[in-house]
Formats: sequence, structure tokens, C-alpha cells
Amino acid sequence: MLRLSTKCQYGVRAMFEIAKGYNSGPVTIKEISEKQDVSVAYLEQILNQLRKAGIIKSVKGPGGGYILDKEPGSISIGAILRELEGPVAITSCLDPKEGCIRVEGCVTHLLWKSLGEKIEAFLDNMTLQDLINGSESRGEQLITITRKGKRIRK
Amino acid sequence: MLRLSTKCQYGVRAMFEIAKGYNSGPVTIKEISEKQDVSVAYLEQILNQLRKAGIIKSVKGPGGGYILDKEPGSISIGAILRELEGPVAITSCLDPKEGCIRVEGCVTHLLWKSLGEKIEAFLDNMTLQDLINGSESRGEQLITITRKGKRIRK
DNA sequence: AAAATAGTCTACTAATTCTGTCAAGTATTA
DNA sequence: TAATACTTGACAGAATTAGTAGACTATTTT
Repeated sequence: MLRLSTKCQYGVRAMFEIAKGYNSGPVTIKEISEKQDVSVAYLEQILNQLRKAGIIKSVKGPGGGYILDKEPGSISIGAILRELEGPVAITSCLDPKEGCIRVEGCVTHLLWKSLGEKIEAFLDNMTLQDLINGSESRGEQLITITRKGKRIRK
Repeated sequence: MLRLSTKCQYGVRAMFEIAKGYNSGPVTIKEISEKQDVSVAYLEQILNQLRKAGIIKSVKGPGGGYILDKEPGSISIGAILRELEGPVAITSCLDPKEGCIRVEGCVTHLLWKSLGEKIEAFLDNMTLQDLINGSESRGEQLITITRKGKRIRK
């Protein structure tokens, strides 16, 4: 239920790799492919889309690769996902491209709308920097941020 | 992005109709079909699943139909969706049936997990009674509940 | 200049999931 | 026993997902 496409998942993981290299130059597709175990060809498609959206830049030629356009703390997960698959639209009637046909008496409309807004707020509030912090401290910080102190360790 | 299937949407809308009739006897598939504009055949499938899960009961014969097994305030939207499509599993690595292969270094695992928990909490906290209240007062109560006083009117 | 490196673009396709329909039942009550 | 309603399972078209393939363009190093 409510599954996120692999494209989005891969996209975030790729951005994480690029973000890690923010201070040490471009990261190549090949590196990302190896570290995140996603095919080069598929990553090309995904990163191309993100490049066109302007949240990463590409550098051609030897020593090239991809770099973030802004610092990791200024790129939210929400922004990445939106570029890859459009705005969060739990239902088609909330999709700006489609619109709600049965506006009258659509009892559930508000329900889905509220949920969508919550999800979006969560994603917009989480940045690549948070992911980096999280990975460095074994997830502690991420948990602290997202669950307000309720630390869970496994 | 993160689209909810029509099956789930229809399921909730059907449950809403049944909930409205909670005090006035069984509601037939035909009625639901007409009011919510979903085919009888598809509703049969959906309601059958919910009946087997035990959240609605069916009454056969003339004057029959479906009735809630509990009062509307005790049936959450989350429960309905879970019966129809399993637990919220934003990513396959969070699906209890599949499991996470790349546990080591899966930076995004916690991210999706946190989001999933937020969504689930939201859905589990919202009941059919809330939907009924929302529809009676043109959405006001629903908004109040879900957005903590920040009323938005359109 | 040539070779190596690295990204760009477009088309295509296999597999899966979604969204239902259809048909032939079974059960209950007036 | 007729009417009403639920039950079950098979099936199928459409849409989406998740990638692959291949030819091309740009840049840098030697």
C-alpha cells in the first residue's frame, strides 16, 4: 500500500552519494552504480531528469561526474521526489493534472488531501544533510529528528 | 507519486456508505454502487475482502446488505486499507513479506520507515465517524481534527 | 590529433500490477 | 418458490514500472 517507485528510491540514494562528494568534486555514475547497486543505464535516466530540473550539475570529460547545485542542507527529499514523479497526489482527484470530478459529496477528498499535506511536509523538511548525518552516526540523528527523541535501536 | 489504488479509495467510500446506515439496517451493494459510482461487480470483490477480514458483516436475503461489525468510531481508515492491501510499506525493503537485502549501509531505510510510521499513525487515528462528521459539517470537523485548529476554507 | 573518459538522448520491451468484467453459482426470506 | 442478495473464481485489457540498448556528443589528457 502506498508504495514508492524504485525510481524514486534510487534517485534519493544516488543524490545521497552525490551529496557525500559535495566537497570533493564530481561523482561519476559508475561510482554511484557500484555503491548503490543500481544499473548505470537506469541511473543515467534518473540523473538526467534531476539535472534538467537543475538540482544537480554535470561535468563532462575525465574527472567529471555529477555535483549538487546547492549544499546538501538545502536540498530536501521532497524536492528530489517531486522532480522525479511530480507532486504528492495520493489520489487522482488531488492531481493538479486531473482534477476532482465528483467534487460534490466527495467525503474522502479532505481526508486524502490532509494526508498528502502531511507527507509532503515531512519530505520537504528532510534534507540530504540529514541523510548524511544519519549515516555517520548510525541513524541516531535521523531518528532524533524524525521521532523527536524516541530513539529506537535494533 | 505515492498513489493510493482505486480499490482502496472505493473501499473507504463504500465503508462510508455502510457506516452512514449503521443505525438504519443493512446497506446493499446496489445502493453503494449508485451513491459512490462504482460498479457492483467490483464492489462485490472489495466488500467480500472486508467481510472476510471481519470489519463488516453481510445479511442475505431480501432486505439484506452489509452492516458494520463495530460502531463507526471504532473503525479506522488504516484498518480498512490494511485489510485491502496489507500494511503501509513505502518501499519493498519495509514490506514484512520481502525484507531488506542491503541492510548494511541502507541510508534511506530509516527515512522511509519514519515516513511509513507517520502515515500509518495518521490513518489509524482517523475513523469512519470522522468522515461522517466531516460530511455533515462540510468538512470542518475533519479539518479541525487533522490540522489542529488551522482551519482552511475554500 | 587521438584516445579515453564521461555524460546525453531516444526508442524499445518485458514484466507486473491495476482495474475491472463475467458467469455460474449459493443462501435466505417473504 | 420467486425474489433478492451474496460468493467465488477465472479472465483480460490497459497502464505503469523498471529497466535495456545503442548511437551520439562533449571534454580532457597524452
